[in-house]
Parts: sequence; structure tokens; C-alpha cells
Amino acid sequence: MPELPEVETVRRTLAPHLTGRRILQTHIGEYRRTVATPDPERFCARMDGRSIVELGRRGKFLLFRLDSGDTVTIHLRMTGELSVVEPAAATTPHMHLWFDLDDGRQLRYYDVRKFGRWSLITPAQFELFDQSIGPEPFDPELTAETFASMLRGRRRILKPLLLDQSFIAGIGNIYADEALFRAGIHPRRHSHELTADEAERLLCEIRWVLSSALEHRGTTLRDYRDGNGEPGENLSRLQIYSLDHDDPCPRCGARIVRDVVGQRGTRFCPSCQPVNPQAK
DNA sequence: TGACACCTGCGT
DNA sequence: ACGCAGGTGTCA
Repeated sequence: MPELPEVETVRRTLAPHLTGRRILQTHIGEYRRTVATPDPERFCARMDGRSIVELGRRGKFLLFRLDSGDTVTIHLRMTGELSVVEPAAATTPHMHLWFDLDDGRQLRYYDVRKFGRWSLITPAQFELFDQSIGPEPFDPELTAETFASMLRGRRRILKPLLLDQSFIAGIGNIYADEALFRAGIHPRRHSHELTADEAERLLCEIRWVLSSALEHRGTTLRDYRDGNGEPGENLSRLQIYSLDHDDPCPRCGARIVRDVVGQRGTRFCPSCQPVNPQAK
């Protein structure tokens, strides 16, 4: 479900409902006690009575900054979903964690596949967390030159490297394929073999793809909903991820290839994204 | 680097 | 019945 544009859309849609609100009582469902760390008793004890000062985001993590100085980090993984509703609102299965707010409403967290995680961390723990994640794609300090030298410094297959959150934050399977397609770079190229020109193009297309998706409030393939329960509108804008094997490339008409790279389904155009560009 | 694990549900 | 899914963690 969520890559950077989707998490950022959730942040923006939840912020008006949660900023400044006090958490009266936190609840963790019995069938998913490992959803949060520390354990449910400590987690709830440190949450209850605190106010949410600000909503943030780091990579694919949503952040609730509390007035205690602690931070809640939430990773939605594949099917996590958050919404603020009236307590009387009908509930659906797979609600694992929720809390009562001081305006009488509830924040609810659903996760069908149960991969998502919440953590309540101290400022010192936040520093470590923050350092373990690569740069934000829109960080102005991430220049084309910096990005090129990051790529040269890692001898890795390009696509799995883009998905590695310690290398760069927020990119997932959809937008990795989209950015590589737009940049005309084969997903199996090696990071240290890209030219400076290609590195610059790739960074540029990563930013284009992410900001365009954000403008359309994220991509809903199936489950993703923002904080108001609305799906994103970006699916129809995807150029390659939504295509099947042998579909025509939207740019050149050649047949799209779908194979597996780094254990992830990967779409690319062998003609627009040659393995060996020099030979072209 | 890959194989597999963690989960549930949906489309073929 | 089987393959696949927006993510990541751990093992060899």
C-alpha cells in the first residue's frame, strides 16, 4: 500500500483531525498484541493523557510527536489504514489499535495482513531511527552529484538498491518501476556503472514520479485509503507498473517485460530501458 | 543475493 | 488450487 506519496497523503489528511488533540485512552486488540512496541501495557501507559503536538513523516513512516517528547512511529507496510471517526461509526474486522480523543472522536488502525508496526520511542531512540534511514528524496541537500556518488559507492543492482530504505527513503515497488522507466534505465543495471548523466536523470524522475503521485493523493491498487477513507487518484497516471507482460510500451510500442528482480515483480520496456546502453 | 517468512484476500 | 499483492526482516 504505502510508499512516500501515500504516507504523506495520510499525514496531510489526518493532521487537521489530530494536531493538538489529547489521547484519552489507547486500546490494543487481543488478537494482535505484537502490533506495538513496547508491550501493550507500557505502550498504552505512555500514550494515555498525552497530546499530539504534530504529525510528521520520515520515509514511509508516519510520525506522531507527543507533548512528552516521545514519538510514535507507524509503518503501514502493505495494508495498514488509519481513520478518524465518530465512536458510533461501524467497525470492520482487523482493527488492531485505536484511541479515544478529547473531542469525542476515535483514531482507528486497521491492518488486514497484520504486517504494520507501531513504536513509541524516546528522543534518543528517534535519533538512531532517523540515522538508520537514507535521505528524503526531496531534501535539497540531495544534489545530483551527491546522488551519483551514493550510487557509485554501492555496487548493487539498481532496483533493489532504490527499494533499500537505508539508501534512499520512501521509494517502493510502484515508483521504482515508474522512475526507472521514465529515466530509460534497466532495473538490473549496476549502481556503480551509471553515468553522471543517468544518475541525474534518475533522481529527477524519482522526484517527478513522487511529486506527481502526491499531487493525485497516492495510488490505490486495492486497499490504500487516506485518513478520510478516500482512495488515491494516481493509478491511471502510472505508465508502466499497471501494465502486463507483452502489453505495448506507451512510449515505443515494444512489448513490456514482467519479471522478478530482487524478489519483486518488475515491469520494464527492454527497448526504452536497454541493459547495455553503450551498445545501442 | 536469494529463499523464505510474516498474513489475508482476491482474481484466474 | 494457485499465484500474486503497495514491505521488510532473517537466514543461509
